[in-house]
Amino acid sequence: MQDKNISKSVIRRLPRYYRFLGELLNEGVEKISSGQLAERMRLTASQIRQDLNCFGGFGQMGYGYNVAELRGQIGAILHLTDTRSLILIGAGKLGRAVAQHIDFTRYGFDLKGIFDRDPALNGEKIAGIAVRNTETLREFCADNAPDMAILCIPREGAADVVKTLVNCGVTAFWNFSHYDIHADYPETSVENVHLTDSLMTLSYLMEEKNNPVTN
Amino acid sequence: MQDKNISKSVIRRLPRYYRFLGELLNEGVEKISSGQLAERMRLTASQIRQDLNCFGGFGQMGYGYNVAELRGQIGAILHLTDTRSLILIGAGKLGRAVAQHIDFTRYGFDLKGIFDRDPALNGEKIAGIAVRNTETLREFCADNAPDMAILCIPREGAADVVKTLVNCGVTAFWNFSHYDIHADYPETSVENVHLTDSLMTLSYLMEEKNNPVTN
DNA sequence: TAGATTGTTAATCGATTAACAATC
DNA sequence: TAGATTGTTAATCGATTAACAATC
Repeated sequence: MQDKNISKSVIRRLPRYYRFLGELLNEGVEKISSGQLAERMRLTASQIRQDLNCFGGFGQMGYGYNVAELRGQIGAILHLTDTRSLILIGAGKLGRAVAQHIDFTRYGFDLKGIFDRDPALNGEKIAGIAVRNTETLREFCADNAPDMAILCIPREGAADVVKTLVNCGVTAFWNFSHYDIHADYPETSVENVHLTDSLMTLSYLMEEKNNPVTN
Repeated sequence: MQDKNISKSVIRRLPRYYRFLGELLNEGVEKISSGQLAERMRLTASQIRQDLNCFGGFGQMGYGYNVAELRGQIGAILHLTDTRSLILIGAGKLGRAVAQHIDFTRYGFDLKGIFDRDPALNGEKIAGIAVRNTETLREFCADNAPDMAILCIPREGAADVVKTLVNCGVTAFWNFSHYDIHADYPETSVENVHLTDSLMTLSYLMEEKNNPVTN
């Protein structure tokens, strides 16, 4: 479906298009032009047309884009329709929040297992799933072949866990840890979520806005 | 301290520099050259020198950078040394996780209050702080003048809350909601964290890696 | 001094925006 | 047909990389 070299910048905008089109759909909007969508998303019409044309001509000249169809196309590009199985490593505060807060099924994911190395948590149910000991990870993967793992563990334990997972065929990581997976396993797909980096960025931005530079 | 127009790209790399320099410091490394740091962070030496020189000449020709000093400088640029007061809106799963998981004091933040509109939660203690009703927000802000708010509420309630907060003088938002604060209040500082966008991006990346294009 | 490495300018690369012919 | 809006090429802008003189 998609063409050769889609830039990272374009890919990062796709989920946003998907969200906005979902909203438009909810509002009962049937068609939209790149200009109207641009105004709503605060982008340029040019950029929207460029982005979409990386994947195909979804519009109709003189008319615009059909909201439902375009949303469907972007959903397909993001593979939200396929089902991928998922495991979570780390049942601490963050792991719990992710397991309970994210609507995985909505995006085609199926959370199959939760692991923690603290034996005290074994058997506890989180989001309807009993926590297993991390020691049983290899065995579980052999049986269930999960596609993807969410890493909600401290940096220290991460290297070992990722090694096991990669050996078991896990190729994609939603990484909340500070371990740099991509450095050690460049063939994997990694999406890093560094919450504290984001907080530090905000710290900078706030100061910059409130006390603009004086030199 | 900093110069005129620092690009967003540079700012977003600062927390990462800060983290890596912290690690080096822990390892007892005293000095580092842009080349060595580049290898470790998987950047180019050129980019590191360009980035740092946006803020000043922190290095010494022929020697490199003093790790402790450079880290201190970047910490100062990010204003991690100042104390800013903070409130959290929304004590659901995500809000809880953020309150309990993030080490605010480490980055100079002081979590002063937690609010939720569900009366059932009022008085419950999260991270040592009793949850207040969102109705008391205006009053609390008048008394405590928080600098910054964390938004962990659904999109629907967000516009009202933000309106109140902006009126009360809150200028910075760590926004986990899908409400577009910046669109309505362009003068505020906003750092959006859209976890589901990140998950969708991973969904795309995984497919791209595993089934590279065939046309 | 000689070697190393910075700070900074110039060259390249990529991403965004503008323009417009194609066409519904 | 006339008006609107796309798809796509060309122009601009910004960010990254390369090069090198300055200097510790």
